[in-house]
Amino acid sequence: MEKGASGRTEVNSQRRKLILDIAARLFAHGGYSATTVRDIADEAGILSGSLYHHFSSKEAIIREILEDYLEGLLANYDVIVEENLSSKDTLYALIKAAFDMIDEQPHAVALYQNEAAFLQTIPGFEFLTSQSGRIEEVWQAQLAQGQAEGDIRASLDPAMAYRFIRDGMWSVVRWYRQDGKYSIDEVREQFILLLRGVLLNDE
Amino acid sequence: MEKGASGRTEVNSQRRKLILDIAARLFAHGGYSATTVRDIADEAGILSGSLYHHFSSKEAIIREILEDYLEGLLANYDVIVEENLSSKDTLYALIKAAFDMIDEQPHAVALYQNEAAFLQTIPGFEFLTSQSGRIEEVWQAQLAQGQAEGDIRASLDPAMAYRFIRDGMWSVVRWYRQDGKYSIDEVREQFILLLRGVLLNDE
Amino acid sequence: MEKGASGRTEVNSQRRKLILDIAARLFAHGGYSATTVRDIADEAGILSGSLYHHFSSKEAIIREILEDYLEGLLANYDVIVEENLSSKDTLYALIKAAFDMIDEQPHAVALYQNEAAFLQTIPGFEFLTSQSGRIEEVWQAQLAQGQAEGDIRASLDPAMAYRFIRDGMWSVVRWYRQDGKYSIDEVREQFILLLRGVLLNDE
Amino acid sequence: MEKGASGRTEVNSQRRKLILDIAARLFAHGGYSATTVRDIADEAGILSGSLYHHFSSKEAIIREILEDYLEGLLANYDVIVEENLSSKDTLYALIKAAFDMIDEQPHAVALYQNEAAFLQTIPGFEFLTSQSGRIEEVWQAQLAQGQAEGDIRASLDPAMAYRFIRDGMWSVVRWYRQDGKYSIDEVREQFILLLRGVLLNDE
DNA sequence: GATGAATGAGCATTCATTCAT
DNA sequence: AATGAATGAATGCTCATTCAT
Repeated sequence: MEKGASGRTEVNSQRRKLILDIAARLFAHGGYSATTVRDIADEAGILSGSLYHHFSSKEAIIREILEDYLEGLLANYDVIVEENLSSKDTLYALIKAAFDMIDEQPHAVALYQNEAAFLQTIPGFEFLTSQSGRIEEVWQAQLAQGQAEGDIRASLDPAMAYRFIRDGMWSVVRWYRQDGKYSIDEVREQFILLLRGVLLNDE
Repeated sequence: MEKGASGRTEVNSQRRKLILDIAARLFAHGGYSATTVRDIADEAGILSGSLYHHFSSKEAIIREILEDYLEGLLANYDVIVEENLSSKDTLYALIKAAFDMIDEQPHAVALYQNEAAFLQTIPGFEFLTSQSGRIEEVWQAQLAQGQAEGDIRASLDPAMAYRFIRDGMWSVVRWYRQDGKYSIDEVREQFILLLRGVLLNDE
Repeated sequence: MEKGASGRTEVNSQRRKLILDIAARLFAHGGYSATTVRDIADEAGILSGSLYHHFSSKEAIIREILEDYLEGLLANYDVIVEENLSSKDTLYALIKAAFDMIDEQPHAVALYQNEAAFLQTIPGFEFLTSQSGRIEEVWQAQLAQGQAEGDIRASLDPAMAYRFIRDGMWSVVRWYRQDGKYSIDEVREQFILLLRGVLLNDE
Repeated sequence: MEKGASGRTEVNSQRRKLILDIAARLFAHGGYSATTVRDIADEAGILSGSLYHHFSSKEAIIREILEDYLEGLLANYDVIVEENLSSKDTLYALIKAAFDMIDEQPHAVALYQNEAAFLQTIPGFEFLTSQSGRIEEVWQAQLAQGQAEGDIRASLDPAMAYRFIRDGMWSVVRWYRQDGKYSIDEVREQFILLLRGVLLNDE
């Protein structure tokens, strides 16, 4: 009888979740602009107008996808940071969290990579700017501490290093596929290897 | 063939070039799908219908931008490779060529980064696949040779290493701006520093 | 028939009445076409689909509002006419009945003023034509008798005079508000003063 | 070659005028809300999307109709007032101007009567409030002066008298038709007769 | 080369209505 | 009586493209 116990809300939220999943996939593959609400509705097996029973607009759909994604990512980050590991181990954990996201929510990750810059300028999407700022703060704090602890090359500019690492890492979503030949852990290990240096005997 | 006779065509090709520049900028900033031919025509100071005197379609515009871009990039790569430097020096030169592109043709670079994956699937854009394949071959050949020569960490998977490097490097276009605080050379130097290793004392 | 037995129906009819009141107000303010069934349902605190337990369609709602309104107005008129007063006193009484309607049922009056002409052409709204015809007959009979009795200017065309009076009078609903500075009786007195002549010394 | 001499702009403005005329008629008959841009386009013999070559929105169409109407009416009023006739003759002239409008532009008049109250609240339609204010000022000035000169019944409240006259007069558009049995001059004469008093021997 | 008018397909969204629960 | 999900048709509007002038 209660909301929690009743199947009604469950069904409702399952429907919403289904639509969000479909939309994330289509937005990620074809782009937000080029994907129509009919595309989404067709895959959900309903008419396009019926989408509006669940979401107030096409924008509201992508907003919810990105909000959920960033919220989840930052929650993972917060857990990691609260463990108070060394900066190096924290960085390893942050990297693992990112690769796990790529593995588990590739569409949301790709969507964020592709559309965030554009959406950031639109009213109602300010959270993209503030959340990406929080993410950057977490990383840069660890990079700076790593430099202090002697684990991170001191001559690196932390701001630029963060951007290089961030873009190289998250871009994995563009080519990593479950059906590919590498597991996500193998890819992550290669990435960490790369952070230990590509060019040798050169300093 | 002479100046007088070719004047008309010169003007014509100047107009074309102007439109291509405007389109590259607008496509890069707002996305190909979300940018209208009217947006382009407005900035060019003509009506949207008049664009069709210069280009057969909106697709033809982006195709020409990307063809020119990839052709130019590969031409630069060919010059570099033909110099027969050591693999390490060749890689440095390839990196420099890329950063110079980012500096000089940021819109085309950004456009390629953002839209190539989607456009690749469209008839008429097969050149994207073939040219990006050629680019990858150039890099992988040098990475493999670098491993043979002992300049590149042998435990790296060349295919993955290439992707990490490629994505981290070209993504610079997303945040590098002439009005930023770093010169393109400073950014490139930081990038090379990163390739020499972020994480230390760890092997 | 008893309170206990009729409770359900009472509640039912109270609900109906509430919905009719809300609908009349919204239709009067925003127009029938521009008011949605959801607007009505929202104010009634139910979902739009639930309206269809009380009314078979949006049209049925406005039909019932207008039927009730015209029925009530004509009932008042019938009482007045049956009193067999002089034509002048009958006209005064008809005018008072109209102004009281404006005071007590402003939304229904406004709705009838604004939408009747359009709705009259729609199947199912023939009663608008027949009832407005009956209203006109009542007035014109009194105007004609007033001319016979010498109380009404003989040179007036009764058909046109009726229309002028009708429109000037009922349009009061557009600007009369309880929060205005005039009472309904003051407005009515001014209207009667006007019927005694605006322009003087002129015949 | 000049704009004025060229047929291009003429044709353009003829098209616009045709669309405005059609829209005024349809809006007046079916209501602004219930009339679709497809209805208008159909009568103009073009597709609905082509309307947007001439007008930026459906709202822009009704706005232009009403702006033109009020501008024309006030221009007529200004000419009349500048003649400096007696207040009584000025009022006669204002009345004639109104009836001529009803005769010549019945759709615009009806549109204004039916929709102005609603549109007034919408951004971009503030001119309705300001222009109707100017109209009221013209009338009230003459009514007040008429009272001072002894031509208008002194016991009338000028504000209310104006509203009664205005509504009775402009509502003529609802029943006057060229194909009716009265000429516009006959209707006007009856209206003036009414202003000289309906009820007689009664003061 | 460019204009201005138009096309035709499509888009996000709205809305009255239905119906199983 | 009411809900919540869905329908299906329509709505205002956009956009790439065409073409006579």
